[in-house]
Amino acid sequence: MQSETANGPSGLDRFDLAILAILQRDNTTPQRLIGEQVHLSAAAVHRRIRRMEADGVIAGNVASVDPGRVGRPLTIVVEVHIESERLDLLDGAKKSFAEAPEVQQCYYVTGDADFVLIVTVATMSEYEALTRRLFFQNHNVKRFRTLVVMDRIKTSLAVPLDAVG
Amino acid sequence: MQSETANGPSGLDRFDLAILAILQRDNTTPQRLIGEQVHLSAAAVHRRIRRMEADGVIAGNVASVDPGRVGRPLTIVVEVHIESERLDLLDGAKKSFAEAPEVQQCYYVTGDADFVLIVTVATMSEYEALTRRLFFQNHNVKRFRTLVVMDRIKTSLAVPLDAVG
DNA sequence: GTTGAAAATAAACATGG
DNA sequence: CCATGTTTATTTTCAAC
Repeated sequence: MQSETANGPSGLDRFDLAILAILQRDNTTPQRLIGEQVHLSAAAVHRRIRRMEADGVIAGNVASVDPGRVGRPLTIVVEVHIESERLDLLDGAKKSFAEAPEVQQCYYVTGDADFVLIVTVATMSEYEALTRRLFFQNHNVKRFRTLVVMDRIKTSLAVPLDAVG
Repeated sequence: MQSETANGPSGLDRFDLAILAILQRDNTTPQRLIGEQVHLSAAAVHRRIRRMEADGVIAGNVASVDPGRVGRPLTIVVEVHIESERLDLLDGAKKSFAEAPEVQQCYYVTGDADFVLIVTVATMSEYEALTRRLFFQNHNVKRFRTLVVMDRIKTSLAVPLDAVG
């Protein structure tokens, strides 16, 4: 028999998960309303949120801005293939990708490709300039494949919170 | 000569952009502090934020949760190739991808591939189950390529706000 | 931009598991 | 001892001017 609020391996009980589910949708929800929904006092909700922030479960609290509305209508997915997986070269590439503001997201992946980047730019020529900086200038980049996004069907950071082990 | 706060095509002046830059990093920043940084009163900041929310420039306010800390240590990039671009079939695929909670992000792209998905799962067998549901079950999916993420180098929704046309 | 009321956040305290 | 709820203080949000 398992207690109703038993902690999973992550140290989160079902109250924490319920709170997270709400904050992932709207982190401006007052603690009082969250409390009503999860059946805790506002103070308890407050303490749990602070703890999860301190623990890094909540990595940040951010406004999500529509790129198209701030002059960056183009989203591009880039698959980058590198020559050598030498650690120093790899780290150099990671660093240069991470530092580029046009690069929203960067993943180092197994399989065919080596990196997958999600890039936001104003124009194709801005993208071209970015490729020069990030790829042509880096001799460790063997090739890259450009996938222009026609439709951003789903763009969120939300993580499913049901069925947490 | 252009006024210092001239609106770009998006209707945002440099104050709005400065506010957005802050909110993209931390949307819990008090309006009073934002005001100090951008040299506006807290009330002016408040009104601008509300307007940008109403206009959809700010699409949402969310807590960013670390997937690894809530039982989903695996991130996977999936490239999906479809058979037919018939509109009804395409829409069906889009809908099924968007509705799956494991799918954080879904992009419809030009070029070689047709869709790029960013998926978060607890285990490989959960991913396998997802592929059965989303890909094998959908006869319009020709093939898909799985890229397992080894390192999430950068994962944000932040949009660069300098040099806005 | 300033002021003032309403509301939310955050701390302090006492209590039960 | 840790987490909860209640109370109190502080800070922030938000509307009016």
